[in-house]
Order: sequence, then C-alpha cells, then structure tokens
Amino acid sequence: MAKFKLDEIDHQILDMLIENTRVPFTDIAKKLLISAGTVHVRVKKMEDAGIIKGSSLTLDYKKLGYSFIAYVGVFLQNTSKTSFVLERISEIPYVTVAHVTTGKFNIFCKIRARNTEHAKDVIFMLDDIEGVYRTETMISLDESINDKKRLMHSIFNDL
Amino acid sequence: MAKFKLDEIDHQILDMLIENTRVPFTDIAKKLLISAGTVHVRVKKMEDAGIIKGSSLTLDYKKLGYSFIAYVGVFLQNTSKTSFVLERISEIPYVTVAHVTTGKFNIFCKIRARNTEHAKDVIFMLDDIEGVYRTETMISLDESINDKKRLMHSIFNDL
DNA sequence: GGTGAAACTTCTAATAA
DNA sequence: TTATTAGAAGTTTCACC
Repeated sequence: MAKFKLDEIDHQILDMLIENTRVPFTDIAKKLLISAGTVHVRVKKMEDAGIIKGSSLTLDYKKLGYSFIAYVGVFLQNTSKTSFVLERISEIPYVTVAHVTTGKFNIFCKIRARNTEHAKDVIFMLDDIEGVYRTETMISLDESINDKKRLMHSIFNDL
Repeated sequence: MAKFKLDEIDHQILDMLIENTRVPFTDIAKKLLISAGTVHVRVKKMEDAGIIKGSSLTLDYKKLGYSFIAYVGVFLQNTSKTSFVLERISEIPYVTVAHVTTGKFNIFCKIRARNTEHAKDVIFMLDDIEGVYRTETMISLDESINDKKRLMHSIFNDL
C-alpha cells in the first residue's frame, strides 16, 4: 500500500474535519487563507485516493443505555476454523470489532452491551460458536480514547 | 445515566448520518417524507441531549503508512498507580484507546504503528512508564469492524 | 410536535489566471 | 495548482398548523 503524500494544507483540512465533519468549507478556507474551491478540490482528492474513507457520528452509547464494554479473547479448537468463527462473530451486532491475533488468543474482540447480564448473553453466544474452545473476558471499567488529531499530527510529521 | 427516548424517525435519521455525516438534511427529509426543518430540529435535539457527541472522518491509516495494530495488556506494580500510568499512556499518540480492566490486566490499550519496529518502540515506551511492571502484546493480523448501524438497530429494538 | 416558504449560507463546477 | 464567480443546493428560522 503506497503512502499518500499529504501537504501541510491537506493536513490542516483533515484536522478540522476530524473534529467536525460538518464544518463548512468556507470556514476551513477562511482559517487557512485559501479559497473554498481549493478546500473542495483537496477533500475530493483525498476521498478519491481513499485516504478519507467516510464519515460517521460519534454517539454516546451510555446515554442509549449501553454502558458496558468488554474485550473477549477467543481460543479456537483449531486455527483452520478462524474464518468460519469470524463470520459467526460478525453476525453478533454487540461485537463492535474483531481481530485475528498472534499471542495468547486466536481471535480478540470488543463488545458493547447494556449491562453485565446482557454481556453474559453475548459472551455465551461467542462460546457457543462451533469451533470455539473457550473465551476469556476482560471487563472495561473505564475507557479513554486518545485524540485522533494527535495521531494524525504524528503521522504527518513522519511522512 | 438516563436512557434517551428515540423514536423511529430519530433512528432513521441517525442511520443515514452514521453512514455519511454530510448527507444533506433535504435528502434525509425526502427519504423520510418529512420536512428538512424537522430533520434539523431533531438532529439539534439529539445533539443537545448529548446522544450525538460529534462527528469524525474515517481515515485509511494503511494508506498513510500505518498498518500495524496491536493490543497491549499492562500489568502494574500497584493498582494505586493506575491514574498516573493512564496519564502517561495518554501522552503517547500511537495509543488510540486505553481501558482500565478487570481480569488478567490492569490496563489494556490499543496501539497503531507504522510497522513492527515502530510498534516495538511504542511498547518500550509503555514498559518504561514508572509503575508498569510488564506488558503483554497481541498483534492484530486482521481487523474487521462491525457495522455501527447493526448495533444501532439492536439498540433501537431494545429501547 | 410539524410544515412550508423566505432569507441566508454554502457548495460546486466552469473559467480564468 | 489555485482563485473567482455565479447558479444550484442546503440550512435555518419563523409564522402558522
């Protein structure tokens, strides 16, 4: 995968859009002392290059009654069953991310649930998948998410 | 934390915005057979209630040269050092998420790096934090992210 | 609550530099 | 590559259901 060449202006545009995707291009233009047309062209270019894959809302799941987060490590009976199990896992909506990993576990996933009871149900669903030997759960007591902008700054300085 | 009451229309609006935050309100209105003004008011209400916390871009980190993902479990010498260590961890931009967890590890984090070499540097940074006893790394070979919309549908059906 | 229309702002594509 | 510009499109407010 080739590295895409971002210049300082692209970087600044991304910076503003990372914080709020609906910020008007005219505002970005004003801040960067360029025209809104230029912002438009640059964003389009980054979209076409696939750097910007899309945009999404950040929701408060706690306010929706889903305050429980856990990570579940999955041990398989046999690694040849990996893709089958991944498929089954992807059918569970409460699993938000799944990884095939090296190290202790074969598959590693993050789940989001209403409460302990509900999480138990979800973990049982995972345990019940054919090919799963056993699972190990880590309950999150507190989640802190690092600023995406910070990472982007480091990435930009590396390029 | 009180659960917020979303009705079918709010849900549909969220659904469209989750997929693309820049979809025009007029498009949403057309699809849901309501006025653009109503969409506007509803979105504002969800923002005010804090359900919608913000919006952000989905970036292709691989294309930016950052294809390495790992999870790192952190063992502390003493749990009283948790907040101090979390502070230090939050200063490392390559750590994207950190959790305080029950179970095997005291702290659990996700890192994103350029490559194995770079990841090693990041893990050494974690190891070097005062109060960290040792760490355990799981390298992600493959990440699959479940559709946010699927989770929202389940949440909506639960409410 | 919702609507429709007016006033205002922003987007976008073509043209020019 | 960037700026300008003008018509198209979107947002937001408000008087009225």
